[in-house]
Amino acid sequence: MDTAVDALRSRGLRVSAARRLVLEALFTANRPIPAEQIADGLAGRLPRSDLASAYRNLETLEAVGLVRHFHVGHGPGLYGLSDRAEGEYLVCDSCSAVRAVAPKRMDHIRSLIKHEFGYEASFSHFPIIGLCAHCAHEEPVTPNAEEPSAP
Amino acid sequence: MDTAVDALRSRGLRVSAARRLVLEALFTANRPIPAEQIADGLAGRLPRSDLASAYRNLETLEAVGLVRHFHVGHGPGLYGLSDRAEGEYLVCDSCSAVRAVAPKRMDHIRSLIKHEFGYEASFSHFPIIGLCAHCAHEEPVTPNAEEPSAP
DNA sequence: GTGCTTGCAAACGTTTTGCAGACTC
DNA sequence: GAGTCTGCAAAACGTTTGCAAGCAC
Repeated sequence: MDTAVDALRSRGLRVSAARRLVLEALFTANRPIPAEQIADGLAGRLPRSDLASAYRNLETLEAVGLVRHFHVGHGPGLYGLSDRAEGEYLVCDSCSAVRAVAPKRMDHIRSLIKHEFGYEASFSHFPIIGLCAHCAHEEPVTPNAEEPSAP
Repeated sequence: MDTAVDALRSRGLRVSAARRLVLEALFTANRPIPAEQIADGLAGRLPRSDLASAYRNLETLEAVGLVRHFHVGHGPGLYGLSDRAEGEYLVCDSCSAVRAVAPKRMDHIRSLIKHEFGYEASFSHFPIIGLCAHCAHEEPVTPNAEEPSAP
């Protein structure tokens, strides 16, 4: 937290209450969260703040390198502290679970894509989407346009 | 086109002018396009139609299996005929070029992801994002927060 | 005191929804 | 004629922007 504040000041950026709150929310949540949760003050655990300001501050903090965000399918973007964000993501299409992995662990896959298609792939802003091990078991590939006993 | 119309009728769905127009636009464009281009009548090449209806019809046609759509970064979803859509996509983060590839060609990558992370990955709805071979050359990884001579 | 930052409100682009009237079967 | 589908308008959603007042420096 102090490090983050220093990083701001060293760039000539001001350390306002709203900005501090964004950082606190990200520290407290300890996992990527949408901007709206920050403005909501993590459902009451922190003071509320303005959503537009949250977005503006997230953008600023991202420019400074303190924050990163990525996108999960539809739904809002998820923001996290860059020192805790593990680099690249896999998201389950069914249960929405987000799994972060170190870029290293993706190197093999990335280089395969590079060889096959000439693409320099990155899964840090738009993750790999698929079914996690658990949901791949649960969902029997939808056999016949039948819905599997909905609640 | 006739096949598509038959597919609709066989499901008890009506073949309206608006619905026909969506199909024609997709046939004519011959590549994935946003709903707005369909409503625009491909910039004058076809009669215009209502955007909300275009979305509704795309949804219907997708449910029937005639149409598929996927997402490119931010920006609107892209819709195409499923018999022409090649299966999976790679999109360039820089020039936005969309490259379609047969699912087969992705099998190797998919199985690697399966082994590494237990995820059943799919790139047919949320493509692989990265830099295409061309743009990977152009962009020298942004050396020092210097902008490369903008126009 | 300067001017970056805030909070509010209003706009944005994409997509969805409500509804009376039109059209397909 | 019954019921699906249309077109228009309005709303929903996440995000951005304009602006006067407020605050960090």
